[in-house]
Amino acid sequence: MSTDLRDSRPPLPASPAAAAASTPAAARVPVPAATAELHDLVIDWFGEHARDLPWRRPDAGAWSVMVSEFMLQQTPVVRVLPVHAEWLARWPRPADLARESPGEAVRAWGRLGYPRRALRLHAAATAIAHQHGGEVPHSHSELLALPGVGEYTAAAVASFAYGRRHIVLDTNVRRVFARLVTGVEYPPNATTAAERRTATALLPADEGTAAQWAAATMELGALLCTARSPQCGACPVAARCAWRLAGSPPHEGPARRGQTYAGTDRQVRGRLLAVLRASTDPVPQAALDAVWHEPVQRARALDGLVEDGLVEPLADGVYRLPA
DNA sequence: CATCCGTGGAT
DNA sequence: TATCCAAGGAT
Repeated sequence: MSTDLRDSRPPLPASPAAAAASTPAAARVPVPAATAELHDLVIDWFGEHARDLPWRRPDAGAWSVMVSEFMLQQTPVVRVLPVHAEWLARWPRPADLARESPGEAVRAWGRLGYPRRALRLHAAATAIAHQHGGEVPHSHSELLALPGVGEYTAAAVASFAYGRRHIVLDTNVRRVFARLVTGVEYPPNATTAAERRTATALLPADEGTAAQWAAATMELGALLCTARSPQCGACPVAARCAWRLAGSPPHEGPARRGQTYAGTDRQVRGRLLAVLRASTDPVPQAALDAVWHEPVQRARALDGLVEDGLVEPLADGVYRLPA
């Protein structure tokens, strides 16, 4: 919203030159002002164009936010929407999920992918129910201690659910900063210390503004500053985007290798688990054998699922989702 | 730090 | 058809 006009925030966004040069007052003054403008531009844009997502509505609690964050880890919004609604209706509070078997969480996960997330979310709900009085923790460190919650998710829940001030570095925000600040098309493969410094430098001092900034930059990356075809014409900060000002140079260096999927253990695991999800009764070995012809890989995949706790072997070659 | 872990839509 | 990519985390 309105930005505090006093420049009480830390200096420096971009220009390494400006930062390096031990410039006296004159060169430092414009920076915080420009940063405050940046906040306003992106946050105002967000106010106009933000999607009306269930976990963003005023009545959405921290649990709704947390469930959405788990589901959105590497899965697009459109596929998350219906499953998220089912989960919140069925398990309105963490304790409700905690009372279920892990297998039911895996089943209700459906085809969102990476089903270990369902297991971890169930484990997180159990920890919340038993160790946090049933309430999703507020602090970043407590969130981080939950299974399936890493640096990003802890910051996202603290920021989106509780309005706390954190750098929130997901793939969208990292891409926005790579372009806007660093002037390159894509961020590094893994989050770097330099990215954290950039995000910290740009983080609004005011807590509420910081939370809006986090959501707004993420939305900007999701809707306009996309990986494939950025819509710079509609971008509120295109005029000061370092990448654009540099002529939108293409990504340098090796293309990030896409993970081939066909024929991998992941595909086999997916098929095996699909059979188990579809059946409320334990499944005989023969039904699992039918999904993949190669016996060695098939056995390895099944062993992996058991190892991960996604599948429970019963006696005499029968399997089911974990009770 | 590199790999592994699902799934499906868009280009 | 092949590749890319989507609100990452754990090891």
